Order: sequence, then structure tokens, then C-alpha cells
Amino acid sequence: MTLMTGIRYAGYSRRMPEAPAPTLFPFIAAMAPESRGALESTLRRVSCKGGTHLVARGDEVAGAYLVEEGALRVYYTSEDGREGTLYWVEPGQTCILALNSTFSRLAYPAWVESEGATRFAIVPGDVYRRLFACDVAVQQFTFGALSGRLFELMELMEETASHGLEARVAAFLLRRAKGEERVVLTQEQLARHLTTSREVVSRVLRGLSALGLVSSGHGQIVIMDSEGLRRIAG
Amino acid sequence: MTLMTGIRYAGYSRRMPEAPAPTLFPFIAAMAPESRGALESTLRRVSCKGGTHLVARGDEVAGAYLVEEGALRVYYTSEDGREGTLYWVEPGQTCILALNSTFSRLAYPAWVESEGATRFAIVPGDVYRRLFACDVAVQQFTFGALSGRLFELMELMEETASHGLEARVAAFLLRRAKGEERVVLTQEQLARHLTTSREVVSRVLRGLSALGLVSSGHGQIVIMDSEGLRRIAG
DNA sequence: ACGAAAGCGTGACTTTTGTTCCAGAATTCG
DNA sequence: CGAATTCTGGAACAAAAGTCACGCTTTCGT
Repeated sequence: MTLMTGIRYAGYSRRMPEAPAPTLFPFIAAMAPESRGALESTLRRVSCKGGTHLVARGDEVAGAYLVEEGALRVYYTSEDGREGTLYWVEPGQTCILALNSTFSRLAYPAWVESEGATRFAIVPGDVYRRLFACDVAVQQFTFGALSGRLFELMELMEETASHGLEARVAAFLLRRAKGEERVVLTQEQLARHLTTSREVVSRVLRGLSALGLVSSGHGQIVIMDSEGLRRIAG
Repeated sequence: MTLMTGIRYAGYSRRMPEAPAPTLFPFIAAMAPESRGALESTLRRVSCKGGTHLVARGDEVAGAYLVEEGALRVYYTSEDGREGTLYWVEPGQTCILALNSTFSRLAYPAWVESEGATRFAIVPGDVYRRLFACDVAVQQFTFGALSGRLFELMELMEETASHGLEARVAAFLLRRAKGEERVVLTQEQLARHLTTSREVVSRVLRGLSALGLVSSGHGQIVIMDSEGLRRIAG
């Protein structure tokens, strides 16, 4: 289980001072001009390829992460190597726990890595805090981000506690597919997302295959009956 | 499984216009005078006895709940009656999900009941939102509350996913005892907190008893070796 | 005091999930 | 192409958790 590479923050590109696209982050357009200026002049652009470890548990975090492309995966691990995904930060979203640490100066309680080639902007913590204090648009954005994560986490808790693995796999596949029929994912990765082992995932997928709901190939799973999956997901 | 009584909001007392004690909610003392006036003139005091159902999943929530005495328990349930506690809102804290709904106008995703005789103040949603927009003290308080809950929930996720039931029971007892040696709780209640069944809790407690770590009586559990418990909690 | 209700103990059994181990298929790369 | 790597299939077994059934003890209410 290779949890960390020696190289952290690999693949950084040089600084690019433009603000993130307003279509992704409408709150930036809504900011007061001088606030926006402060934000644009201090943010740092980062690009990295998939699987780059960005934050380790216990790290102090540089600031707010605004994702523009790709995704950040936020996950936990335990000593014995068990692992589970808490949520993804997708384009237009911010890594709220980073933001969190930014305010409370607490150490970050989870791990973050990029999933696929990812581009994001970092707003330094103290800058963000100042903007938050005076700019309503930033407040709204921040609050919404926190709200969303809390709701997601609550649902995750309930789902993992109340449903068996088969249902959780089904639900995961549906969410992940987002309407597409193909989910590109190995059984090993799927297992890590759901805090279980590869063999168990294999067994579950076999079951779902036998029901004609999915068809699982190499590094991908094809959804054949999303309605049936939904039924199993409950 | 009696999840809801017909009577909701039972035991309300009449309105009392004083603000909550500043020792409990220092942010109120730090507010601008006119903000504080708005808060004090609109808040509503509520008292209820233990086990009162205050919010059901899907409810729209009246506003921010500031707990002064007792505790609110926030929990989830599933169709088949499984139940689990997400967190408690204790004196000086606020029910952040209520606050959440207050801003996003989303329906509340969990259940809330009082645990023991409880007194709290409700600040109407629109009032709170206005105060949040202009008062730094309110912003800080709000943000801190959200942060704290997020961290707690993340830890809860990790704990439930990575540790077996024995460890979780041990951890729960330690947290709940808060230094005291007696935890007043039936096995049935304990089971509900941890999303399991009474029989399983009984089995686990028997094991811990055999190790000399606890001694369980009627409606209470006595911690005999908190160091040993901590070892098991991991 | 006495019956009802609430709480607990416990064994037997089922189901679910995790582990171990091996073998075959697909993919990549020199 | 052929070897190495990655990914998958699947059996057999172990462990953990959930369920069922039942009887006992303590507490409560009248």
C-alpha cells in the first residue's frame, strides 16, 4: 500500500495571475472590485497529474483550494491500511477542509490527492480570511461550500451504516457514472473508495453481473440496467 | 420502535427576551450593539424535557438553535429502524444543520431530539442571516461551528469504518464519561447510538467486563479501567 | 406487595464481510 | 513477440456482526 510518494506537490506549473473562470466561480465576479483585486493578485495556480499527494493528515494547509479542472479526492486512512473516500472536490468547488484549517488553524484531518490531471488555484489563508470578513459574496460561497459538505457527509454516514456493501457499490457506481454508462475504475480502486477489499468487490460485482445489472471488464464497469441498480441501491 | 410521538415541540415555555448567557456564547457580547439588539429582541426561548422530538428529517427549520442547557442529539435513521447518532449539540454550541437549512433553505437531513431536560434559544433564520452578513463576531461563531462539526463527522466516519464494534464501544464510553466513571445509559440506547442491536452490545460489554475494564449494571456502566479502555479504543 | 414493564444474559444460528491463496486473462513494455 | 505487470475470477475458510428465542432480574406503578 503506497500511501505517499516522496515527491509532494510534484508537477507545479509557474504562476499565472488570472482569476479562475467566472463561470466556474460566480462569486468572484460578484465580489467588490478591490476585494477581487486582492484575490487575483495573491492566488497561485497549480497543475498536477493524477495521483499526486497534495495534503497529508496533520499538514497545515496553505489556504483555500479552488478547483478548476479534474478533481481532488479527500479520504481517510487508518493504521492497518484501510482507506475510504470522504468526498470529491470538483470544478467550481473548494476544498472546504483546507479552508477550515485556514480559519481555525487546526491541522488537516484527512488526506488529499488529485484524481486525474487537475488544475486549481490556491488563495492564501490570511487573504481569504480578510476577504471573508468583508465581502458578502465570499461569505455566501464559503457558507454554501461548508453546508454542502456537511450534508454530503451526513448522507455518507447514513449510507455506510444502513446499507450493505452491494447497495453501496450500486449507489457508488450510479453516482460516479453521472448518466454515462461506463465507469472507468479498477476493482482495487473501487474497494479503496468503499473501505473494503478487492476480493469482496469482485464478489459483489459478480453478483450484480449475474443479475444483468452491470458488466465488468478490465479497468472499467459498464452499467447495463441503471434502473435495476437504483433498486438495489435503495 | 417509537420514532416519533404525535406531539412535537411539547413543553414550550413562554417567551423570555433575555439573551443567552455571555459566558456560554461569548460571540454575543462581541457583537455590535445594534446587532445584539436585533438578536435579543427576536429570539425565542424553548424548554423541553428529555426525549422530545424537535426536528424530523425533511422539516424546514425555524432558525439557529443556541443550546444553553442539556443537549440536542442529532441522528439518522433508515427505513428498517437502524439508527445512529451523528453528534450532540451541547451548551454553548449551535445546531449547525439547522443553521445550514437556514441559509440554503434545504430540508434538514436528520432528526433532532432533546437528551435530558434542555433549554435553548431560537434565532429566526432571516434575522440570523442578516446578522451573519454584517457582524464579524457572528461570522466567526458560525464558521467555527461548521468547522467543528465537519471535523467531528470526518472522525466519526473514520472511526466507524476502521474500528470494530468493541473499539467503538470503548471509545464511546470514554467520550461519554468525560472523566466521570459512571455512564448512565441502557444497553438499548448504547446500541442505537452505535447503529447496532442490544444483544450485540450486551455481548461486547460482557467481553469488556471479563477483562475487568467496565462493570455494567442496570441503566448504567461503570468504567473501572479507563486506561485499558483507551488501549482497546485504539 | 404484586403484577407489569423495562432491562439484561446468553446460547444457537445465519448472514455478511474479510482473508488467503491460486490461477487465468488482459495490457504494457522492452 | 514474449516477459512482466496489472487486473480479474473464484474457492475455501475465518471472523465479525446481526438475529432469534427465551428466561431471568430489577424497577416502577398502583
